[in-house]
Amino acid sequence: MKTSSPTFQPLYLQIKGLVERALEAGEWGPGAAIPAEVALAARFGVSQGTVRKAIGALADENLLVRKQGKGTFVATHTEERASNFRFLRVRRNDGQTEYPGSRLIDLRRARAGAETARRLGIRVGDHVFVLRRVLDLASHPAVLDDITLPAVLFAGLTRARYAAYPGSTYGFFEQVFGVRMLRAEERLTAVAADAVSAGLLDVEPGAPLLAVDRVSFTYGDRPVEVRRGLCATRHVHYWNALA
Amino acid sequence: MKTSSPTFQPLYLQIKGLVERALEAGEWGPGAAIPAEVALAARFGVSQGTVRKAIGALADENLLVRKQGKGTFVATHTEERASNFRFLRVRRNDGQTEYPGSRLIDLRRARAGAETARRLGIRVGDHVFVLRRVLDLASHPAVLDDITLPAVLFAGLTRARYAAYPGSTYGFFEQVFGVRMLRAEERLTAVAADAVSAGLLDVEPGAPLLAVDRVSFTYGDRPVEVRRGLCATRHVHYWNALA
DNA sequence: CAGTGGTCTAGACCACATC
DNA sequence: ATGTGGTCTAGACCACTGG
Repeated sequence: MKTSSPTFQPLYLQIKGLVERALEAGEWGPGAAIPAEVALAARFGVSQGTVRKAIGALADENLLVRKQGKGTFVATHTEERASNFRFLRVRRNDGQTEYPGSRLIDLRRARAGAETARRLGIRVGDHVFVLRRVLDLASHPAVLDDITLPAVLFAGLTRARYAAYPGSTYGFFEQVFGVRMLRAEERLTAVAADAVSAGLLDVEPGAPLLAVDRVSFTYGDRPVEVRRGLCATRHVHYWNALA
Repeated sequence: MKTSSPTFQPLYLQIKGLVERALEAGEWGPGAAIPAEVALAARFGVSQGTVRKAIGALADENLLVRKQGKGTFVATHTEERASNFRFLRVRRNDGQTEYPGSRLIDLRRARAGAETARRLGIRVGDHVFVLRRVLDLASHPAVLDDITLPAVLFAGLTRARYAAYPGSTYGFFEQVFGVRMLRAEERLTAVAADAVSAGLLDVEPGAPLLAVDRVSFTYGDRPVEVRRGLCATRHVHYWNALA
């Protein structure tokens, strides 16, 4: 079953698209096992090898996780304790691996300004949630996050529900609101601490801070989170690998 | 030709290792084409599919570059004009793609201190080169780089030769000294500009700067460059993708 | 045209996890 | 023992490049 045309697209990419759509439609929930390769091959009428390539591509994009002998599973932000460092680039300088504690400072409804609306792909004036929190690492306040979310996707978000959730924030979003963060883009700059940030991060006003501006995307590359993190880099740093 | 053992290693990984060693030995120079897959398959006594997997893994690590219809080539830092942004994460805020101009400030021989020696895997007191330069972007000084190199690997490095080379620094290292940078690790922090940095970057002393500490690795994960970049993030930022 | 990498298949077998 | 993903093979054919 081949399709030849001027705009050639390999069969395995078509299969990949089908699996991707099934994932987006929620055919298999986060953490669940998808059907075995042979089963998918039968379902799509292609060979196992072709399904393998499609699944491999999705695994490379961290949408799926393969586990030899067990199956292939829908990636999840919960129980990702190990690979969760994927979206957490702030590490302790002493090399110890520690998950930051999170203190919720504020959560309020607001309306999107021009810049936020543009980055989130919503209209100016649309409702958003703005969540402010402080992450603690190495017994010090390390990051002040301001997280902006389109209200329509996070209906029912409250301080209590946020505080009650035990896992990571993205695990919370995924499990409670069905919003899966798949990738993100960040811009880093250096800024001077203002009075409020300085107070929350326990530094002097004017102290240099690492500003991390993030936009996170879900299926279809739709932006669903805008976040600014201000990081006091005394006991921590932002880690990156260039491969 | 299979090898089964308690410490199981797939055949394609063994082939990958063999190709990697051939690359390190310089059997095919940077930019050159390696033998066709069928030829390599014959040489190693395996099927083409196994060679493909090995080469694919090396291509994923950016050691090789595949070009359909043409062949597979040894990756190079010269003529990498497009993918060279791999090691250049500082971008203009206005989105324009521009290659920074480079001004050599100083180049001198020195001896490795404890910290440098540790990070470069050399002995304290070993000779190193310390190269200071300023990168200009958007018509402003953007980055002040201090690059430390083990002298033994870069024998003959002079201001004149550095200045005379037209391409990227890593292209220079690769072409002139045969040192190929394959990957790098970076730690980012925010610092306050001292008098010298402020002068060179045209900012006020005490202004917040983005400090980028990089260690670059060549074959065998041997560290061969330590660099600190101080970045004034007025018209530029550090870009990163979390996938 | 010939040569290259890229796709797809069918089948055999291996390693791992679970029952 | 069974089912899963992982490896390996052999061969056919497709898409791209360049002479």
